[in-house]
Amino acid sequence: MRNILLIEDDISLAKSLSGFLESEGFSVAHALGMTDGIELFEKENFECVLLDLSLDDGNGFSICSKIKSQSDTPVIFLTASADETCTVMGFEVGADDYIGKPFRPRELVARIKNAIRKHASQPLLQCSNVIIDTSRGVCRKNNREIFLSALEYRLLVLFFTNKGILLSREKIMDELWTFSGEFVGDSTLNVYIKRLRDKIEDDPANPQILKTIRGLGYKAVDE
Amino acid sequence: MRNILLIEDDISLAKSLSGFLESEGFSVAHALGMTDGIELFEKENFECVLLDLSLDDGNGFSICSKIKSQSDTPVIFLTASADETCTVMGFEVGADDYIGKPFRPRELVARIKNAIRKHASQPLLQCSNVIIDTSRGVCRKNNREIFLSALEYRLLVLFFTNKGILLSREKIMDELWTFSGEFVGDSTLNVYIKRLRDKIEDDPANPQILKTIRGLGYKAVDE
DNA sequence: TTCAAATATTACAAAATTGTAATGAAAAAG
DNA sequence: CTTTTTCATTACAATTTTGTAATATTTGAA
Repeated sequence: MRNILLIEDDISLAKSLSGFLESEGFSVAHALGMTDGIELFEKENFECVLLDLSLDDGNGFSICSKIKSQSDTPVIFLTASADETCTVMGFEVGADDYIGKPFRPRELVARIKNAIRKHASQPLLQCSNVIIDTSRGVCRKNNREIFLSALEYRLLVLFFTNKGILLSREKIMDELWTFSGEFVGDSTLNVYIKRLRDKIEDDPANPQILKTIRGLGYKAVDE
Repeated sequence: MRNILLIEDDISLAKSLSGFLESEGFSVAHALGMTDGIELFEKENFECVLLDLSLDDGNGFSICSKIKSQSDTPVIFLTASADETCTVMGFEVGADDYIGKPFRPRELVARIKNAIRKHASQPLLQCSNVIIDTSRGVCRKNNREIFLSALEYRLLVLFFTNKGILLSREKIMDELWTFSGEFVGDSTLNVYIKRLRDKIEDDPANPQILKTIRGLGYKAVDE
């Protein structure tokens, strides 16, 4: 998870970038050129592709087209040639973002997360044996429907669209309880988590899906 | 359409930007500050918001949060202070992109189009001024959230995914009330239609969205 | 270990949802 | 025009949801 494909022919740059991204919690696969890149892309599942524009054996534009023609995985150009024409061209071949050197590390991470988050909104959300069919507004566990209240549903959708990502209590409260101007006590969330677990977990006392990250928040994990 | 909201307190910059964007086929509404901006945003439907970071009567971050809390309209920061912390902060409050000065016009257009395109491909169901964001499980009317109960939500999703198509009472009942093995009386549907109309129609007595096709069923129409 | 903080669990009242039945109103058929 | 059918509207009780507070448990730190 948080699996990223980096296609970059400058080895030392690739090394330092990988190192940094891994320290930020991503796992990075590195390809040196177009051929490797496509091959890797088709073999594994990535949440985002970072793409250098100029490669020895092809250019970034064509890789991007190819990737976009077969999937929706976000593609971010990451390149020295940040001139305007290239940037426009990048977006034209379907890029999700285009970042010129010098990279500012925290910004880079913010943009990667942004791209991944945007991409996450798909019609079927799955986590272990629980599936939300957002095109019907229905939740199923082992193909058996479970009835969730409006807020329970929204909470679970929030978790599943951010599968594997830690959500702070504050962020969750913000997402769920801003519709009415009213403020809602902090303990409410504990109770909602409990109610969701009772409905979706095999053993609610030992949650395998909705994990508590003590002091930080919660996250949904797949197995 | 291609309607853009520009929130910028530098009048001369705003003028030249508007002019340029209009020459590119956008139609631009301009607000000078936070108050104006929010007001305009809630009144009209925009495809994208361009936001200056520093305003006289508030800062861009809080506007962005506010906008994002009530809709998914893309927000792009457009600002002189392109330092990294601000950029990261921008993404944290939900921005879709962050562009530092100097703006390169064609890149700006490319990024705006990119944001609009990404947004358009999101799982949004729309009918007239009512939008269901299935990726959040939320329904909005004129950008203001309306709370639907679990079954109301599912009924409306059913209608919106079949926009323009007639749904027989029988089909609707089958779709909605099969989760529990129980049977539900026929008049129940009348009541649910009424409740939905009360929530989503401008004039519930003269429904413009949920139409009755006497003897056959109902359908959702887009004016 | 002991303590404090964070989270889990339980129980409860207010509010909202849900389904039904009764009554009204509108449209089509005779 | 009258009747019949269909849908709209209202009112109502049973149930569920919702948020809170009180209590228990767990966790990590001292």
